[in-house]
Amino acid sequence: MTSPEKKPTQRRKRPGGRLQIRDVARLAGVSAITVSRYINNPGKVAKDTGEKIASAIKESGYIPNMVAKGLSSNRTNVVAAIIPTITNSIFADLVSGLSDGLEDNGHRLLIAESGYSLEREMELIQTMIAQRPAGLVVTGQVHTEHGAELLRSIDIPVLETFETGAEPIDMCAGFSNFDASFQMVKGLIEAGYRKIGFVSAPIASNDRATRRREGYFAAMKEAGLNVVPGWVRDAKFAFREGARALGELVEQHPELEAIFFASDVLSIGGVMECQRRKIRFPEDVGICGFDDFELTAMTNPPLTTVRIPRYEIGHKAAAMLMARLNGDETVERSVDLGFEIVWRGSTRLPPQ
Amino acid sequence: MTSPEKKPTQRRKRPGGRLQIRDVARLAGVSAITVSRYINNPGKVAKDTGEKIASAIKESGYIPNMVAKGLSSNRTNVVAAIIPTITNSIFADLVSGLSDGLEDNGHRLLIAESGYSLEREMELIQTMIAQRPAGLVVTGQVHTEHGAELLRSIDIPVLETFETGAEPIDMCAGFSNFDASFQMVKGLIEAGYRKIGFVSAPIASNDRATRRREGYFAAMKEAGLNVVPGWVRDAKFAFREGARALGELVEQHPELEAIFFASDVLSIGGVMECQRRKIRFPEDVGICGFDDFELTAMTNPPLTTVRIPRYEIGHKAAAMLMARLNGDETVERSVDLGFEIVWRGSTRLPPQ
DNA sequence: TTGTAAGCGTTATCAG
DNA sequence: CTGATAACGCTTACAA
Repeated sequence: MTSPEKKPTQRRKRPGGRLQIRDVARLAGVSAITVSRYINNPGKVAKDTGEKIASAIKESGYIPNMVAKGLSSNRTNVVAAIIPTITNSIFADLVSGLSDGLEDNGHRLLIAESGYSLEREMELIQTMIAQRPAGLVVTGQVHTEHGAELLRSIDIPVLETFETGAEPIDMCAGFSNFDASFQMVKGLIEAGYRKIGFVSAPIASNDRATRRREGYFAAMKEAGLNVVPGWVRDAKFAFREGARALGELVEQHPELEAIFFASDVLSIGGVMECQRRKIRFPEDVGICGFDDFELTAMTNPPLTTVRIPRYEIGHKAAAMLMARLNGDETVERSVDLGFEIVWRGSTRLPPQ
Repeated sequence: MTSPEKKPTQRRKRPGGRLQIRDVARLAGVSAITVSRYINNPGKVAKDTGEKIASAIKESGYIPNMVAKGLSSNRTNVVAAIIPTITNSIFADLVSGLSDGLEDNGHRLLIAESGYSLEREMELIQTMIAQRPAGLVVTGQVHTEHGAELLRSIDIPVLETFETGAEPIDMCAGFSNFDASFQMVKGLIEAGYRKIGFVSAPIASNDRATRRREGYFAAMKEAGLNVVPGWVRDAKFAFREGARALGELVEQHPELEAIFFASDVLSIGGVMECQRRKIRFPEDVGICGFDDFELTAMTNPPLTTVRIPRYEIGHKAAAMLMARLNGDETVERSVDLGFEIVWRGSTRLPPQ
C-alpha cells in the first residue's frame, strides 16, 4: 500500500521528553521563533501575541532547554569558577558573592576545586572550556604555562581573583597580598615589635601566600630588622596546623615578640593553642591574622587581622563578567578592592 | 555568471570558533563519527585508527563541545546541587564530597544557594532543570508543593541529602537528625543533666533543624523532664548568634545545667561567650554542639558534639547518582550514613 | 570496524 | 511584527 522506497532514519524517540518550544508555539498559535523571541526579549513581540505566549507557557509548564539554546546561540548562561578548595571559607565567601552576582543576571555557576595544585587547575581549565562557559573565574595570577596559554586563547572573559599585583591575562579583581602583608608587619613594627614570626600556607602553587610572605620580608627589611630563618614557616590549611605552628615557634623561638599568621584559620588555631598552653596574648606574645573571619572578633582578646573583601571580590567579578558579556568593552581590567588592617586586642597597637 | 536562483541561508560565521570534531577527523583521515566513538569509547575503534585520532587530537588541541554533545545525546555531564548556603561549612564539606565524586566520573557540578528559603529552592529547581542536568541534588526532604512536584516529574535521578527520615522523592543520603539529637540529649540526661537548654537554627524552611528540635523534645519527654519554653530558642547561622543565645540563656535561665547547640557554629559562639563572661564549662554549665567542626576539638576544654559525615554524604550522593546514570537500578534508595556522639570535656560524661 | 544521513531544540538569517 | 529555513557540533540509527 505505502511506498517503501525511502525509509528515512526514524525520528529519535525520547520517552518522557520535556515540552519543547514548538509545543508552546502550537498552543499559542504562533511559530517557534516567535516564542523564542518572546522569551528572550518580550518587547520584540506584539503585546497580545506576548500574552498568548505567556499563558501558553504557564499552562504547559514549559521549561526552556538551555543546552539547545547554548548550542544554537553559541553562548551559554554558565560561568565556571576554579578555586583551590571550597572548604576554606574565604573561597566559600568568594563563591557566594559570585553566585549572587550571577544569579541576578540569569547565569549559573559551575565550580571545581583544584586542591591548590596548578597542574590540576590546568586540567580543570580544559574540562571547563569543554562546557563552553560564558566566562571563567580562576584564583590567583599564577598558572602553569599551558594553563595560561589556554586562558589567553579562549574567546570568553577570564577573571583572575584574589590578587592584583600582576598584569591580568584578561581581567582581575582582588587586592594586593603583598601590600596587605607589608602594612600589617609595618604596623606591628610601629607598635614596637621587633622579633616577628611569620606563618602562612605553603607557598608552592599559591601566589597569594607567596606575595604575603614577600610582604613580610620586605617590611622587616625596610625597618632594618633581621629575620631568623626559623621564624618563618608554613602550615597546611587547618586550625590544627596553626596550633602546631604556634607551639613550635614558642618552643623553638621564645625570643619572638609577635607572630603573624597569614590566614585566620592558622591564627585561630594559634589562639586555641595559646589558651591550652596558658600563653597570654598580647602580654606574652602578640598574635595577628589575615582574613578577618567572624571568629577573630570573638576571641579573648579579639584578634588583630587584615580584613579582605572576599564576598565583594566575587560579586565584583560577576559584575565585570556580566558587563563584558553585555558588550561593554570599557570594563576596568584590574580592580583593586583593597584591604583594611583591623587592630584589636591581640597585639599592642601602633601609635595613634 | 552564477545562478542566483537559490540563495541558501549563509553558514553562521563564528569568528575565532574552536576546533571541531570534523577538523580532528580530517587530520586523522577518518570520519567525524569515528572520532566521536574514539573519544567516548576508545575500545570501539581499531587500534591504529585510535592512535591516529589520538595524535590528531593532541596536535590540534581539540577540546570537545559538551553543549553539542549534551543536545545530541540528550544527556549532559553536569550535576546540579541546591544548598542553603555555601558559607556554612557543613555544606562546603558536602559540596567537596560531591565534587570529588563527580569529577572522578567526568561530571561537573553546578551549584546554587537557596538561602534557606524553600520558595527560592523551588525557583532554583526550575532554573536547574533548564540546564538539563544529569542529576539533581537538594538539601533536606521538605520542599514546596510545586518544588516536590517538579522533582517528582523530572526524568533524572534526584537525591535529597542530610536527612533520611522520610520516604525519598527518588533517593536520599544522610542521617536521622531526629535520632542524632535524641541520642545527644539522652546522653546528657544519663550524664545527670536535667535542665537542658536547646538552641538551633530557625526551623522555618529547615527540616533538619526541625527534626533536631523534635529529637530534643522527645528525649526530654521520654525521661519525664519538663521543658520550660524559654529554654528553647533559635539563632541565625552565625558565631555571634550562638554567643548571644548563650548570654540570654544564662541570664534569663540561670537554672540551666546544660545547653545543647544544634550546630557547631552556635556552640563555638557559645564557648567564646563563656570565655568572655568567665563562665566555666562544664563546671558552671555543660555545653555541647552538633556537626563536629575541627575547632570543636580544640576549645578548652574541647566540645562534646555530634559528628556527622558531611563529606561522605556528598561523596555517597555522587556515587549513587553515577550508579543510576550507569543504568544500575539496584541502587539503594535511602542511605543512612549515621552519626556519632563524641563526648569530650565540655560536658559531664554519661556512665561507662 | 567504519561511514552516511538525520536529528537533538533552539536561534541566526533572511524574507515578507 | 512574524515566519520559513538552515544551522549550531555532536551522536543515534542504520547500513556497509
